[in-house]
Amino acid sequence: MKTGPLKATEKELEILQIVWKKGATSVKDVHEALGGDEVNGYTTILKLMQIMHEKGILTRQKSGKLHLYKAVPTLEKTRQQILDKMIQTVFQGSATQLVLSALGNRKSTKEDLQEIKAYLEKLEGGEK
Amino acid sequence: MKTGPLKATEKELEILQIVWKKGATSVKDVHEALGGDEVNGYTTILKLMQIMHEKGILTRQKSGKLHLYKAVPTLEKTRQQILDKMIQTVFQGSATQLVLSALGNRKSTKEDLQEIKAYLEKLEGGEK
DNA sequence: TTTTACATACGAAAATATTCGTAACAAATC
DNA sequence: GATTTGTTACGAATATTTTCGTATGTAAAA
Repeated sequence: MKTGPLKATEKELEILQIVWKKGATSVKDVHEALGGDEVNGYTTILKLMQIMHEKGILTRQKSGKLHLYKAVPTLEKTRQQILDKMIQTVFQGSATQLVLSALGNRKSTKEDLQEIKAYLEKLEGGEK
Repeated sequence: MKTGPLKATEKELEILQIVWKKGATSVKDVHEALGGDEVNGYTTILKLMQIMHEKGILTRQKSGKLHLYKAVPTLEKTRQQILDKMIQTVFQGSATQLVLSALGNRKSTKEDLQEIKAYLEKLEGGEK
């Protein structure tokens, strides 16, 4: 059996994003945050969150008559996982390529650039 | 009708990667590069490439009895597109967050860091 | 020309992901 | 306790992606 690290689908990722932002969340919250009925039916989101619960992506806890959901995978872990995959499949294994590509064709503020530079220097410093 | 910029599926991306690397490619090449029959049936790859051709992701040209396929979307365009999406869905809209995350938890060589730094400085210089 | 080898075309099955209608439940209000 | 309101549960329909069996085409070898 191949378990793997809880791979979330596209839609599940959207939901996760809300759950991460809000902490413990109800289906209603997520549904609204995602744009309400204009965008998705309520039961669609509900079903998705139930499935995510089955898969172990979300835990939940009864609070009165509703359920409050929490994310199991952390934002950081998930980011790493997705980055890894993308680096493999479109950046031929090079994180540096990804970074350069992310910086190019995109307007970063002077502050952003400074922040990145500071981080780089920290990395260089802490090197063997 | 919603056309959109030729969104490739997961498997299609794997194929694109090979096609980008090799230039004009036959189904056979891709099939082999992807691990041969151990991993995918020949007709599976063939079908996928035919579908990609229908979608306009690949062009093709008869060469003797086989077809040689070329990628329509460029590597760079596709990278940008995927980065944009990921930045939206997991990095709350911040390219900087993505960059920091890509640099962290990953071993970059001193050269990589230098390269990125040089690029940063170039960006800073060319700013309005 | 017949056979063989290599390719493509087609159609459908299988696997996955997404959507939603309807029923059931529970608590608050009447 | 009946009704209303908000919520979850369930099952099925739909859509999308992936896989592959089988038929067909085509050129080279026998």
